[in-house]
Amino acid sequence: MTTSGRRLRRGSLTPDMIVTESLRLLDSEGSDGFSLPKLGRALGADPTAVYRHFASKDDLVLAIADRLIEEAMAGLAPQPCWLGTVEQVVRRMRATYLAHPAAAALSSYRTTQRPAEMRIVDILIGAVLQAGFEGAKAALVYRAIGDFALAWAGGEAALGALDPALQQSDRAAWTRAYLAVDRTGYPHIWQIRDELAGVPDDGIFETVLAAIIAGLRLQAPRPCGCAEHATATVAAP
Amino acid sequence: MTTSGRRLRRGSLTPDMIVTESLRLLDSEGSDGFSLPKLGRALGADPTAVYRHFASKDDLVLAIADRLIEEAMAGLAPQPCWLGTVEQVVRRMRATYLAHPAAAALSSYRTTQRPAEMRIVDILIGAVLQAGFEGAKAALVYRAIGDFALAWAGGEAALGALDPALQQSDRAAWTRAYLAVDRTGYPHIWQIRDELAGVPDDGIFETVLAAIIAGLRLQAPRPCGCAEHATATVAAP
DNA sequence: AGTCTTAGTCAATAGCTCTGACAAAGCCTT
DNA sequence: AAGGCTTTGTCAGAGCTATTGACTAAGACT
Repeated sequence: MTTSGRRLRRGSLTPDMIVTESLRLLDSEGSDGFSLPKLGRALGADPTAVYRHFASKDDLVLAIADRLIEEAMAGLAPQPCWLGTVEQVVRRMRATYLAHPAAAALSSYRTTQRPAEMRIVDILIGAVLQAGFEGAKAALVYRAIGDFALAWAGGEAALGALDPALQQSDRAAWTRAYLAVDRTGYPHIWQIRDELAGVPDDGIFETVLAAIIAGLRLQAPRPCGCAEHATATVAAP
Repeated sequence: MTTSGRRLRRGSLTPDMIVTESLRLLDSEGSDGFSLPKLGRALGADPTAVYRHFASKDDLVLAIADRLIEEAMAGLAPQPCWLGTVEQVVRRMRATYLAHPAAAALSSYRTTQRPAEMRIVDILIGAVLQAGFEGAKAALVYRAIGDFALAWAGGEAALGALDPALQQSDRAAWTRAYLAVDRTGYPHIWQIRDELAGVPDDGIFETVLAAIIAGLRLQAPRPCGCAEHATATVAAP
């Protein structure tokens, strides 16, 4: 903020402030606008000032990762139905990563082992145990859910973090490529070429999530009995 | 290969060779070992020689992305059962990305619109249509499957592309964190703390894939009748 | 043979991460 | 209150990066 002036006073920079400003920078300028020199200048300090608080850029990225997890998990509470808990965790993760795509793209595949991360792990495992999974099977199902949430949210964030111009041209190219597709070479694409361009991201996500939820429910020793999730299991007459 | 010597002869570099050498470099040295200067030197040429064949690094990355898709799709053929086709596509994608993690991490979220990509899209849509989905719903389900394959394979690749030392310490830290977890603070983690460290990556993937396959089958107007996938749908007596 | 395009080379710019030396700010002790 | 110590902000710089423009020679074409 304060652009030039003299030397900053001693307590001027704190790790918390630096992480906050990093997020602000990443949100407004994208991944390219995020470098330690730029960050220092944005804080009104020397380009190398951040190194007094974080040993390396990677260190800072880890702190950013933890901030994102904290943001995603603020106020998270287990639901009565374990599938509801799973849905909530995955949706929150996605929402946070979509809100900070550049930051998420940088940090989504890092683990921090800080309290926020531990707490969400505990909540997810709680849901899995509630479903009746036990021991190694419970561990496996937890990892499946957690890794899916991370992979999906991270993937969408990575897309959203691309240069907007490039994103635009990518989308446009798909539309063009679909509509002009050769009927004999790609008959199936041709068949739904008009529908392909307009598929909404939220719908895609909900489709995958619904499929996974339904699949988990089938496998669970104690599937939930709530009305919302019961519809999926259709039994033969 | 040829380290120094004089000026290279005229046809010495081709886009194909450059992509091949890029993959080799990425596989052996990781993302950090991949820069255009290094690539040029690895080819026995000038550090800037690659710019005669690719307009930018991004251009080269797109070519690498296409090479990966080609590799993943070599010999791919639709299966009799549409769920089998879906499984095959997702598994191949993952296998290729795991074999080239650094290259995949660079390129997995880019689309190339080249024939290899179009062909796999057509095959997936064919499977979705075979399942009885139509119009906008077919487009939605195709996107769900395709995006999932990309997100998952890309995510695992991104993890695998991290500095191996860092990967190791990450895994070790989790093991330690799990085993030493506070029983009252994180009761669910505590309950399966011994199982958590040993969950195999392949198992996690197969669990998620199985859940999605089962969920898709439930939604499909024409679920497959083959023995392999029938087990999931348990009807009431 | 002579011309033209172009692939490979070279030099240079601007930016990056990160390091080591330096200086001032504020704490702590006496 | 004075002196000393640690810390934190600053500065200069090494070595890397992507990319550009000028130069040069190799080979295709007339």
